Amino acid sequence: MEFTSLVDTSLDLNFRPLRVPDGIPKQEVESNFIGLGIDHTPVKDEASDLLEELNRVSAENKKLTEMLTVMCQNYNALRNQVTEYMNKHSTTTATTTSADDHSAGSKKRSKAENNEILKSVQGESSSSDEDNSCTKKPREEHIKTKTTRVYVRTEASDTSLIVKDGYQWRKYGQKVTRDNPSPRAYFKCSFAPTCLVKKKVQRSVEDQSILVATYEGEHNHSHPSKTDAANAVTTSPCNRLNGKSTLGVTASVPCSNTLNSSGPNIILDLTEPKNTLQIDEKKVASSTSTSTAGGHNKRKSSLGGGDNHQNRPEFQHFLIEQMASSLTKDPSFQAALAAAISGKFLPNNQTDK
DNA sequence: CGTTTTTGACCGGCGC
DNA sequence: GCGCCGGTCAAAAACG
Repeated sequence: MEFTSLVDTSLDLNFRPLRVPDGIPKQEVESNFIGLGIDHTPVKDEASDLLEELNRVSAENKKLTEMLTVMCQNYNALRNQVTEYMNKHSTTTATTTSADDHSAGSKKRSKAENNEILKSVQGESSSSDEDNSCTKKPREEHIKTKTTRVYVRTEASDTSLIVKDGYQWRKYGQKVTRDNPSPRAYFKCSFAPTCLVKKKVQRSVEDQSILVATYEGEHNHSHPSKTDAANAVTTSPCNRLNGKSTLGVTASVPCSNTLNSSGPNIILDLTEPKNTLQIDEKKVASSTSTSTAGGHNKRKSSLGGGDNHQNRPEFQHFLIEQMASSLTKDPSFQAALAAAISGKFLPNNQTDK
C-alpha cells in the first residue's frame, strides 16, 4: 500500500528529447534552441524557461507517481480479495474432501490436514490467528521447524515434480498420499547431512498445473550455484536463492540467512503470471507491511526485537526489485506508461511526417 | 564409475 | 494390538 512511503517510486522521466513536442509553448521551443546555442536570448529568460520546463516535468513526474500509487493500491486490494477468497475456498474444500473422500476412520488425520491447510492460508492473510494458535496449542516444536510453502505454476502436461530453486536436491522417495491422487516427491538437500533441509513437492489437488513445494528447515550453506542465481529473475529477498523451473516459472525459496527469520511460515505464491511474491513471515511482515507488493499491511508488526530490515541494503534492494518486477509485468502499468510516453512523443511524431 | 533416481519395504505415530 | 498412513530407507536401475 504505502509503497511510496518506504521506497521512492518517482520515475525519473526528466529526459530531454531532441524533438520538440507540439504541446510545448513556443517559449520552451526557443529555450531548447537556446540550449543548443542557436539563439542568443538573455540568460534570464533561459533560466526561467528551464525552470518552467523543470516544473512541467516535475508535475508530470508527480502525476505518474500518483498513477503508480493508485495502481499499487488497486493491485493490493485485488490481492487481498484473492487472499480472502482462497482462505474461504480452502476451508470449504478441505471440509468437503474430508467428507467425500475420507472414510470415518480417518477423521482425525483429515482434521489435521485441514488445520495445516488453514494454517498456511491464514498465515498468508493474517498472522494474528497463527499467533493465537501457537500459544494455545502445544505444537510449538512442530512449528519451530520452519516450514515454507511455495506454489509454482507449470504446464498441466508436465508430469515432473521438479521445482528448480537453485539448490541441489536429492530425491529419496515418492509416495501417493491419500488426499491427493498425484504422487508426492521427497527431496533432501544435496549438502546432507550437513544441511538437513527437506522438500516435498506435490501437485495441487485443485489445480494440477500448480506444484506445491513444502520446504522444511533452513539451508546452513551458501547457494551452490551462484551463476544460476545471478541469471535468474530476482523475486526473492536475495538473489542467490533464485532459479527457474523447467517451464520458465521462477521459483523462490526463503532467504532465511539474509533476513534472519525465525518465523514458522513463509508462503511464496508463484502461481500468478506476474510472479508475484508472497511472504508470510512475521518478521518480514513487520518490515514489509508497508511496502511489499503483497499488501500485507493488515498484519500486525509482532516480534519487533529491534531487527529493522527496512534499513538493510539487501532488503531495500529486494523491495525495489520486487516493485520493479511487479510493475513492469503489470499490463495496466505498461498501458499507463505507454500512454504517458506516447502522449509525450506522439504529437511530435505526427508533425515529423 | 560415481551420482542420481526409482520403487518396494520398512518404521513410527496415531486412532480405534 | 491392529490397521492406516506419511515418511524414510536402501537396493537396483538409470544416467552422464
